[in-house]
Amino acid sequence: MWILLIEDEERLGHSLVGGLSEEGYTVDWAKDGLEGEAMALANSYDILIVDWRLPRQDGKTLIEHLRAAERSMPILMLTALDDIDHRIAGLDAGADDYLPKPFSFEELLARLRALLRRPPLDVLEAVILLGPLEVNTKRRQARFFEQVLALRPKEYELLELLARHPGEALSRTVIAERVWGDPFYVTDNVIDVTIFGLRQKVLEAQTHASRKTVRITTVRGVGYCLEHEPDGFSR
Amino acid sequence: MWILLIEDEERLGHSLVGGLSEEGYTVDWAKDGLEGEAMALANSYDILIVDWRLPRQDGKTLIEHLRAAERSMPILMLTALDDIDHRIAGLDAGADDYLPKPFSFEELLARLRALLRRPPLDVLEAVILLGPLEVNTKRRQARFFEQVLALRPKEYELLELLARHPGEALSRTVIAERVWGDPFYVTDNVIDVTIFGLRQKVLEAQTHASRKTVRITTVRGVGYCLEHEPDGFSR
DNA sequence: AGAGCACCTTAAGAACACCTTAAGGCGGTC
DNA sequence: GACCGCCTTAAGGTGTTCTTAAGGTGCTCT
Repeated sequence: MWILLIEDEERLGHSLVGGLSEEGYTVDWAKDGLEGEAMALANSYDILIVDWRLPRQDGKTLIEHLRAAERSMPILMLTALDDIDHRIAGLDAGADDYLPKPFSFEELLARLRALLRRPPLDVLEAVILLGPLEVNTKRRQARFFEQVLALRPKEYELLELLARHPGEALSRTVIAERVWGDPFYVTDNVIDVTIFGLRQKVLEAQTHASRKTVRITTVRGVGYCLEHEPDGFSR
Repeated sequence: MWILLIEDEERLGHSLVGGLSEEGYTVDWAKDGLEGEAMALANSYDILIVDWRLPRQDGKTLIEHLRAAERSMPILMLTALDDIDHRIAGLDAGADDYLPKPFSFEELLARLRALLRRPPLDVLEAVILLGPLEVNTKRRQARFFEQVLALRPKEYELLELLARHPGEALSRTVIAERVWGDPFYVTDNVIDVTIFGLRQKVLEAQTHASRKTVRITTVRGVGYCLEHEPDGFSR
């Protein structure tokens, strides 16, 4: 396994290279954002560990460049900040996971293992098809019976999450975590209102259809669930 | 599973109680160190979640007191501090694990499962099949002879519990704990009424079947039991 | 056989969860 | 700096679900 570590702090970098090598990884070490980008583009690493704060070019920009260049290797972001906003920004930019500093070496290893086990981004369905519903995750656009749904950002994210787990009840907490990036400080009502808007748009697009093939059901006491009836199939 | 949460932040506490309840845990919430200590000493919780920084008495002191009083339940410590030293101090005081804030809800659940030595979610069967009865735990929906049973939340939980232990008599105490999250303050009558509703719906769905293949029997003096006859088996 | 007990069945009030609407605030854009 | 769209909050309405209570039924043990 070939790792690129992009980290400017000398001591941390040194010990990480040492520790990861002992674990059997091959580690390259770039000490600033531009050097890191060049190395990441030039070689096909299995995984990147990127500090958020870097000289010459910050981690977020670097990740955005890589993703724009269609590099899909998993990226673990190191953030020294206690600030959830930065993590979300990082995940939005295309990082796959984050690790707040300071962390234990065991934690780092666990995250690396998790990311390397995960299928690469381009294996994740780019377009989710559920009967007449089509969610294009790259364009962040949903279509229903050929018409584009005019979804607001939060509505889209919610729909994508539900569509990735069809027929599965998702709890409000999980929804808050995945859509808002914060499992705790999101009140239920926010989710309810967003669901309401989403439902309206889905139903509206479906008014002309003979049968409701996709619907968002409420699972009382738990959360919501996107149900999808394949055309007259039985299982 | 009975959890004591000791946390002073109102909102975080609120959402933790909510989220953990959704996951089927029973949660008591103490808002400062002294109240938490009193509650922990008075009851036998399965696990404690303790904030490091608390009014009136900090988490470390609380943990030391509990361990001095021979209370050995697992303790998960929440630390807002980026400082590894505090984590180590907490572990020295007798905590079993720590979780740095901010954390994701999934992380919290994973730690709880680890401490409670529960099997990870993916080991539990997602769909329980008992002849014509099918319990889909992801969707929280039960089917019988292909028809969906319109179960209320408590009815569903009860059925899932029974279906996980077919042919096994489950006592009212166990049922109260798993379904209501409270082994003590649930009167028998509540359980009886819920069983009644469940039975009715199961029987109704079974009226057309030639033989009753699944039935909920009463075990006098103990509780209830879901019996399932695979193929003309009698006892 | 009779008393006592455990469980069944029904109905109704209270509590709860969710839906729906509207308005305020925040951030981005022109 | 004004506008616009989106997110969030709040509050009232609605339907469902839980719990309680009370009377009935049928075991079980003396």
